[in-house]
Parts: sequence; C-alpha cells; structure tokens
Amino acid sequence: MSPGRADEVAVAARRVLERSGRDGLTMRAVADELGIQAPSLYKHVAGKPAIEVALIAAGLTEMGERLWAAVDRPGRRAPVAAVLAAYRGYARAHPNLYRLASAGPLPRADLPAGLEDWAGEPFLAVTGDAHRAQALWAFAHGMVVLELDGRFPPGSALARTWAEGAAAFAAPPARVPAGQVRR
Amino acid sequence: MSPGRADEVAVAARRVLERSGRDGLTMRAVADELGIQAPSLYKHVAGKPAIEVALIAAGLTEMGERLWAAVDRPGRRAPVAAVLAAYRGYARAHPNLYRLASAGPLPRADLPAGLEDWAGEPFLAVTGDAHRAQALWAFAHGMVVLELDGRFPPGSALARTWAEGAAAFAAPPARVPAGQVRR
DNA sequence: TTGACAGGCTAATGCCGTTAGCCTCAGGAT
DNA sequence: ATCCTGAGGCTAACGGCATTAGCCTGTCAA
Repeated sequence: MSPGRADEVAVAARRVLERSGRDGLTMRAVADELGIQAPSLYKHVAGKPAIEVALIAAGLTEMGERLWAAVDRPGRRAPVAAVLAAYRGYARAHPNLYRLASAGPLPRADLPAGLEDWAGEPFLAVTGDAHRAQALWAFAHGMVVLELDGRFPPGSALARTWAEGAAAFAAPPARVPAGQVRR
Repeated sequence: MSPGRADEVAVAARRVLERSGRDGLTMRAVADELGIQAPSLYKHVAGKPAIEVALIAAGLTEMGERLWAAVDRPGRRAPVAAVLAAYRGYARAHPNLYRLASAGPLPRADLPAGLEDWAGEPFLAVTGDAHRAQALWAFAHGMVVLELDGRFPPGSALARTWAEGAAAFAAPPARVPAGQVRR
C-alpha cells in the first residue's frame, strides 16, 4: 500500500468519475483506467469508500480555493454575488465531483482536519453572521443541486433566480424576533 | 400485472424505504415484505424504477398537500415562514422518502401530469414572483438536504438559520439591476 | 545466492436487478 | 363434468457489483 500509487488510483478514479458519473465510478472501471484488474486496486487503497474520501477532499479543497478567490477579488460584483458565482461556476465545471462531495453524510473523521470549516468560511466572510452564512450556503447548494439535476422547469431563467437569492442575502441581516425561533 | 397488486407492492416498498433507506430498498427486501420471492414482483410491476416513480409521486403529492395547507392556514406565522416550516416538517417526518423524491433527475414523463407544478406552486403563492419562488425553494431544499445528511457543523442552531432564510425572503422583492444578470 | 516484499493475477463469495421457464390453482367456457 | 386459460407463485440462472483469499513473479537488499 505505497502512498504514491494510492494517488495514482485517486487520479484515475477522478477521471472515471468526471467522465462517467457516480454510478460509473466502479472499482472495475478505475482498475481499467490503470490497465489493471480490480482486485489489484486493494494493494494500493483500502476500498471504494477510501477512494471516495480522497475525491471528496479534492472537491472541497478546489471549491474552497475558488470561494476564497472570490472573496479576495470579487471584481465588480457585490461580495455575496461573487461568492455565489464562484460556487455555481465550480459546481458546473465539475458536476459529478460536486455531487459526490456534497451528497450524503460527510466522512468527517477521514477528512483533513479543518478542511470543511475552511471551505465554508467564505460564506461567513461575506455575510458576517454564522446563521446567515449557513442560510446562504443552503441556498447555493440547493440551487446547484436542482440545476445539475434538471429539477427546475425546462426553460427557467436561472441567472435571474441566482440574482434574486443574491439580492435577498445581500440586504443587511434582518433582526429575527426571538419569539419566531421555535427550536 | 393487475393494478391492484401493484399498489400493494408500492405500499410494501414504502415501508421498506422508510425503514431501511434508499440503499435498503431492494427488490428482494420488497418481496420479503410481501412474503414472496423477488422475481414474483415482476408479475405486478415493470421493475425497480417503476416502484421508485410510484414512491416519488406519493412524496410529491404529500409534500404538496402540506405546503398548500400552510398557504391556506399559515397560523401566526408569516406566509413564507409557514411554507418553510411545512417543507421542513414533511422532510423530517419522511427523510428517506424526501431524499428519494428529490435526488437525481425527475422522471417527468412517468409522473402524473401537473403534479410537479402543483406541488411547487405554494412557493409562488407566497412570494408572488417566479424567480423568487424558485430561489426560496432552492433555499428550503438546500437546508433540508444539508440537515438530513448532517452536513451542518454539529451543534448548529438550525432554527435560527431557517429563520434567517425566512427573513431574507420575506422582505419585499429586491429590484435586481438588469446589468447584474449575466446568464 | 537467498529471501522478502511490492504488485500483479485468477477464483470465488454474496449481494444486486432481472429473465426464463415451470407449476398450481381458480374460474369460466364448452 | 371437463378443459383451458391466466394470475401469480416458484427455482435456476446471468451478468455486474465490492471484496477476499491465495498464488506467482520480478526486483532489490542482505
């Protein structure tokens, strides 16, 4: 189980994932990509979940980089809109990787420490409030997932929808009356 | 392939899904629930996808009912908050069904005509604008998915986050400058 | 020269959805 | 009364999945 070859497996797995989607990401396909038989993969990697964790970590890292870049250089956009655009852009550039990294429970224990927080911090940087940041993230994630899966009615003007969300979260944080918070 | 028995299969499948999750929803498990062998299911349903479509339709229908009820009787809440609460409530009551109904592409061709639109209309009723409605829906969906999958950092005060989103979308629709819409 | 080990391989297990083909039994037609 | 047909079970089997066990070969250090 040399670490070097494990990386090569991850690289091959990523190619397979981006080309064939989550269902196409099979141990046999990855082995094929390397010109090897599936059982031989287990000389380098613990199993399929370990491969997925490596891909999830890569996805989180790349997304974090894009988001931080948007925070640092928002261009002509408002900061919230810049982060949303970066989020959408990365997800559309790597839809299958995004889906893998964002679907189902996070294998937190196996991820590099701090990665998750670091990748999410841009939302905090741009909203200034933890709850507002989570809400903005939820909006972005919801938009991306629905867009990637084609769940919006065909012909929807999604740029308008994204702009609507950006506007809703760009306004100064509303004071939420304590009585409205139930649990 | 009598239609009556097909319903019984769907009912059994729903029990299996709610109990064992999406991965546990196998033809063998459904057959077991009915006390028969897996191949016998094919006397009643075309295959696993057909069962899933039936469950998706059920989930959309029930969600639509809850949302419309919230629109009609928002109680003491603001309409937007009432619809969000209904959305969250149904998803948490039936997490596995919600996930099945909302993950991946919609098999639109096989769903009862109009069901999708009808189930989504409450968001329109409560926002008064199509794009804003989609944005609100995306927020709700993102929140639910992240919440169900435990993606928020442990200990997050999610009621606060939901309230933040409700507040952001309760404010009057912002005029989005046309220049900000890119595509 | 020998021995260990990295890194391939095949065979096989148990699960999955699905197909083919057989059997039984109820009920209507002859 | 007999026959036949169709509904609705059944078992056996296929190919694909992740994974395990066990074998073999080539390289390199002692």
